Amino acid sequence: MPELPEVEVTRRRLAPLLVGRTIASVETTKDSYFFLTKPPTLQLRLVGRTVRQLNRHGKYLLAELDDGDRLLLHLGMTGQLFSSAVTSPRLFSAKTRSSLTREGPPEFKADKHTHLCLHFTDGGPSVLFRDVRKFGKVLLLKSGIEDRRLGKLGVDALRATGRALFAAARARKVPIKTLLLDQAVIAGIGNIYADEALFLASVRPGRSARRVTASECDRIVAAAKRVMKRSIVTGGSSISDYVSPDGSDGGYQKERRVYARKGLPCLVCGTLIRRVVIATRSTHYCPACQV
DNA sequence: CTGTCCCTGATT
DNA sequence: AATCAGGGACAG
Repeated sequence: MPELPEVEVTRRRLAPLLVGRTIASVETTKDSYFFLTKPPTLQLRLVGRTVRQLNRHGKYLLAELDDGDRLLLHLGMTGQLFSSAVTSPRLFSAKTRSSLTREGPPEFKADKHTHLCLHFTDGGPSVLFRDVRKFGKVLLLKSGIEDRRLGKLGVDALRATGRALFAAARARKVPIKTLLLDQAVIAGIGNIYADEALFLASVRPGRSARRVTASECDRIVAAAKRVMKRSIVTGGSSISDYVSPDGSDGGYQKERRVYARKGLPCLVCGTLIRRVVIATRSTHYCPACQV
């Protein structure tokens, strides 16, 4: 489940593969709502373009092109962006691994879930966007055009402050976890890291946001940053669907303290971790440590 | 603000 | 065969 750390790891690994290279051709699967920009338009506008840089805001990736257009990429739930030249095939799932070439250096052969392939004029590795469930998005933004979904985003989680969270929390009576997941407040936090941050801050996910104090907001944001930075360093979390661009899975899943640990003892006090549903998302917390 | 839906694969 | 997973847009 790609959240900010997974998207940032993807950005770092993909940037050297994109920046400075010129797109020679574009291959896509058939049109679907995955393509906010239709495949023929993508072909028309991408071919011949050189990528200037690859940026990230929250869970969005933005490739800036030499004509000022920007290619917006969102991984959704199951999106994977990676090089066709796979360096660690053993870490792909068995099924995905079957799409690797047999002879020579491992290369990923586009399967039916590979919706976008960017090939480059230098003949080097291609960039592939694979997404089994198609919750991901591809959108080409014309130069100077702003996008509503980007405009709505709050401050990136790595730059967020407790003060900003507190300001939003005072006006809302939703559960604090719902607020953490609201990309318009803080961009980049998803279900896993929301649970982890609230655990580290000792705040129950279901508590009304307006009953969370300023110092608790400080703790929550600090914890969210800490846990996400740590996750970036270890290569991103990997529950089941996330694959780094080099084909490896992430290391952070070993570090989860509450997420998907229902019924297991709290690592701090031994109380059994509880699972509830908040904002239609599975939510995990320690009933003793978190108040 | 909450509920529904998009989609497919794994699990029950 | 039914249920679950959930990011985010949208309807109500």
